[in-house]
Amino acid sequence: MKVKPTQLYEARAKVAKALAHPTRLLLLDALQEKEMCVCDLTELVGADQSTVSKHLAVLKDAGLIAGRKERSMSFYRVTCNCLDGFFGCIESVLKENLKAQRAAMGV
Amino acid sequence: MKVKPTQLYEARAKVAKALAHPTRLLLLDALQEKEMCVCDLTELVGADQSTVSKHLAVLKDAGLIAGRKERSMSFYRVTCNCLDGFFGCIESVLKENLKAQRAAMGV
DNA sequence: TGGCTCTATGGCAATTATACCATATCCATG
DNA sequence: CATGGATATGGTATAATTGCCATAGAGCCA
Repeated sequence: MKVKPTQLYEARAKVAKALAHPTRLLLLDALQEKEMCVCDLTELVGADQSTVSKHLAVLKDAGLIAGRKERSMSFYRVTCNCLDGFFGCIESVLKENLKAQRAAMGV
Repeated sequence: MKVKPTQLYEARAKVAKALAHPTRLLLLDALQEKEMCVCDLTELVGADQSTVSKHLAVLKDAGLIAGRKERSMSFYRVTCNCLDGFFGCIESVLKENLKAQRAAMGV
């Protein structure tokens, strides 16, 4: 087969890594609905504010969200319109896993 | 907003984590084309056989691939048909990042 | 200005992930 | 049965991730 350069897989993996944490998935879920500030997101997540801030930095660095400052607050929003494709795939896998699990339990 | 249970995000994150490594992305890419044995995948990846075997175990545990034994060899194949959605999203993000990067360089 | 809120970052400890080596297991074959 | 190939797994050292604390900086208001 045609081997693609390692660099491409590393770039892809970086984005995938940003998506590979429950807190960040929760953040994306919330931000998909509307732009939110760090204070609200911190309350939503229920972790330290610095922790949330770092998670947001990871998402931003991956290019999944963008930030905007207003007054003394920072607002974040989702920048890509393809998250449905991502979440759809994940959900599909989880559903298949459940099905397989039930089948393995003996119908 | 309606808060979804932590457990759901953890389940999603587990699948996403399985996708968050360059070697595993390469493996999926190869397996999307056709079923392959560990020996061929090991050669393709260029890492230790045990390393590849463990990566395959991660993918299998996440429900992304399935294995089949034939003679003394193991063959793996992709079990979900939704990877295009996942890869499509990743590629879309990377493309947007490049565009933004170019724009930031000053057109 | 002083104090307060909001956010980002450095530091650090604990956990988790990764890669290789060695080795056990399974299977085919001489 | 002994040998060798293919694969999976335990062990271990190293690297990366994560979360919280402390703190710095920016903006707002009395």
